[in-house]
Amino acid sequence: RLRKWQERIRTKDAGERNLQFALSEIDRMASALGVPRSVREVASVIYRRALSEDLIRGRSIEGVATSTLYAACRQEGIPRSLEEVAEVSRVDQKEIGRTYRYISQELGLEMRPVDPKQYVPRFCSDLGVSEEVQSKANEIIDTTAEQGLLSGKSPTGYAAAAIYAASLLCNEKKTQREVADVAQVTEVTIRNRYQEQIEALGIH
Amino acid sequence: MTDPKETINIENVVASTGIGQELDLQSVAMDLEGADYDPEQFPGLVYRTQNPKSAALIFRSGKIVCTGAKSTADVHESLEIVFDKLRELNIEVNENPEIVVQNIVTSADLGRNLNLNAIAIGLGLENIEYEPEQFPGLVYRLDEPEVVALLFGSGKLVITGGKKPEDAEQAVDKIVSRLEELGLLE
DNA sequence: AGGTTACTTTGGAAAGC
DNA sequence: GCTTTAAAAAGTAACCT
Repeated sequence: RLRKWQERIRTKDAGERNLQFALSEIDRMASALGVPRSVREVASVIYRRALSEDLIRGRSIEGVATSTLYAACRQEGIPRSLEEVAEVSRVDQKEIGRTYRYISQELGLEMRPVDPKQYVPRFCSDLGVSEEVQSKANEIIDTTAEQGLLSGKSPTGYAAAAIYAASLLCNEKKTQREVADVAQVTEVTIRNRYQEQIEALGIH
Repeated sequence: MTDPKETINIENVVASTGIGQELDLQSVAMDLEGADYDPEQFPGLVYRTQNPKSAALIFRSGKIVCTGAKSTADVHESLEIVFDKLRELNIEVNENPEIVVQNIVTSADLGRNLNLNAIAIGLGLENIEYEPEQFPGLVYRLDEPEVVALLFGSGKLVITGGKKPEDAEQAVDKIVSRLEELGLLE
């Protein structure tokens, strides 16, 4: 009897320690990403839900913690790309993506696709371009996305191309390389999206 | 407009069967030309047929998996070739081993571009998976038939998980009517 | 700037770790 | 869960000329 009781305490303690570890990891990664406290709170709520629904079994705590943070950033409207999240995690990008999709599906998070516009303020600030470029980029994203041009394209590349196009239109040119670096996409992707966007806008 | 059903093309058929005999893969690998066998990496021996093109995975138990065929008829043809090759090695092979189709992969074309964002919302976020940062296709799981469809912005699609060609036809019909009633086609 | 190759996703079976 | 096989879709990336 005593043994069973001790075991319960042991597993309870272990579970508690695991939860504390997960939450501290979420905190560490959130700080490294520079996201507000509200995001960490949303992430910890999702993590506790995943824990209570027993979704962590067979998966690494760190992987679930990272996925939860990725989801929280999106829910709060300040997305970080999987690549960015992977940079502050000790889990690789592929596993974060898989775990995120699993958690999202099982918890019914009903995550909406990321709007490329949500990357515009941060990318523009990193590039040091004017407010004018920013609103022009948003306008490009809205009008081209309405024409169905966004389907299947990664939001970061789409935002990067729009910002590149906007910088040209506003006479504040940033090179494809500069934009590619802040958005963490290749110049090839920017070129491809940019060509489609200006064509859809009728700018020749 | 052409019926999207007529654009359906079978791209791959996966089937399983068995010769009803245990095999010494090591010696089969020695005698069978073009056989790839690396038990450290995978327990099955890989044998590729040229006409029709396919890849057969042959196991010690005598069970065989055939993949890569473009039709169920090709699966049977390919496996007959494999059976004959084994018989040439003096291995007993049942006369008519049962061949079970396990999965059929098809492609099709709806003929118009799709707004995947709108479709994701329309079909219901809880029923789909659409993560363009990870993969450009929208994943849609159907209950009847029980298949998975990948929808792309171009209007092209991939249907997998079906066990008979009609599954893909039914799936295309259902997808077309669902998108039409949502006003997301045309 | 272009081209090629390769990787992402879906599904299923096989035997074994 | 992983390993291997094949094939499609379209996007992205790495590497080479």
